[in-house]
Amino acid sequence: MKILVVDDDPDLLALVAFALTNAGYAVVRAADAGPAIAAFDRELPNLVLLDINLPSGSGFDVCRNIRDRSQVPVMMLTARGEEEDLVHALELGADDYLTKPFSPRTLLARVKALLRRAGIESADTLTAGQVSLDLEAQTLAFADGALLRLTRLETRLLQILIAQAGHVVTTERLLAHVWGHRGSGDRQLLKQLVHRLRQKLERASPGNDPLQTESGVGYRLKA
Amino acid sequence: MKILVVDDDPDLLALVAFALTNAGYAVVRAADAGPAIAAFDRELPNLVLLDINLPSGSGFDVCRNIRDRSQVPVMMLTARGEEEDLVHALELGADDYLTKPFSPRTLLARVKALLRRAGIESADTLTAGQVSLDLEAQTLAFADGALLRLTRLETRLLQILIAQAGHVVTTERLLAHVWGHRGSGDRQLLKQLVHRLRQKLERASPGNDPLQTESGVGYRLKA
DNA sequence: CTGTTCCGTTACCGTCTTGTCACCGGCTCG
DNA sequence: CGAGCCGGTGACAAGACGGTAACGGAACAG
Repeated sequence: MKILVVDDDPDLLALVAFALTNAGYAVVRAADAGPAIAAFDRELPNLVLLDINLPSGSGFDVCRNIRDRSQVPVMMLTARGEEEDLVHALELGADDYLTKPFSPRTLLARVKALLRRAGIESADTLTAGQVSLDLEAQTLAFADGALLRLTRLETRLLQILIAQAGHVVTTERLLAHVWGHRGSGDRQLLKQLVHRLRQKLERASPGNDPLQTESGVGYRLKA
Repeated sequence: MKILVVDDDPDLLALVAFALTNAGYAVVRAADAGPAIAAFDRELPNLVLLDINLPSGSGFDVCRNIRDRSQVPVMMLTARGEEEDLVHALELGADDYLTKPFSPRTLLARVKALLRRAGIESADTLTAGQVSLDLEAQTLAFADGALLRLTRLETRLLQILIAQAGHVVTTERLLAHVWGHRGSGDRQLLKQLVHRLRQKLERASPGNDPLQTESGVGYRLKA
């Protein structure tokens, strides 16, 4: 279970990260809006803890940005007396909020509650259609029982495609998620990765390519 | 491993006790707050399963009372729709919760997870498949009666592998568990440890390597 | 002191993964 | 029609990774 924590206060960041790590969550940190978006695309966390006040821009932008592309639960962190901001955040799609200061126990309780509400029990497996991806074992299980071993990059590629099953995923987002760099024109890498993955899938279940090319846009996984 | 179960519903108590006993735990029962405290002091269980709603007083009091004098892991049992109580309980120091109704399998999984998290899994012996590990004696017993002396590191390695038998354990987790997270680059240590352990196992029971390599991920113990 | 055990370290090898280049065919647009 | 972009495919090589062997220091027993 991976949680992205966005806050510009290093002390708070450290405290929250410590509490969450202790509770068994994997924590990804970001201190500002830009890095937060980048980290989100790269890591695809299961939950986002988002401070409203950020150095550049505001948490609102980050929240809207994330909500545009994912249903991931978002919990806003607010200082006391920012109730109006709070309403705004909830309108933007935030799922819950927490008022500073808060105790680690409160944080954990709310995080757990939110995860449960979102129906996320296990981050280890993603399922879409006939395939089920085990992130930890790096394997892909087919409905007919076949099991396919994947490489690290193949796993990351399928992770985002399955998470967005049925919807097109932009070349940009794929590059950002799999390799971590944005913008640079490394499309050849993606071509090769898709090619190799298709070969593997073809061998495992012939005549049934679930990877659909959306020319000029990106790729899509058949739902 | 002793578990104290506190619930005023005799049926649920019987069910839970049956499931836990079957799984090899010793079970102590209590049906109300007073007896629960008494039983706790008398038996000093390794874990407490605690219903929030009790006839006299509430589970909160019992939880606080126990937490005042012990670090023992406490799991709360709640009925659906008691989320607020839940937060309260977690703030009081409960470590986990379970919403009724739950299946015995769920219960066991959560109990095991909680014990593991609390580091109490050191129940002296761990068993998986044909092998049984004695943590204190640092020995590994095979089903056919063979006994193998292990080194400290080998014991720690097998400890986590047996605890997760059948599931992949990441290289990272293995390094963290065996060596205590010294940097992250020390994979050669793990290679050597696995190699040496395999040699030992091969000598003890030839042609039957229970350590499976999951390339690019980690290792797995055959279940 | 001497031998043994444990284990960290370096080195080498074969295999798998992945980045890179080169080429092909289809499509679009001037 | 031809240039240019895009996606697909094959081939190659660097590098990562796992397995194995060997060396040597540290701790310890006799």
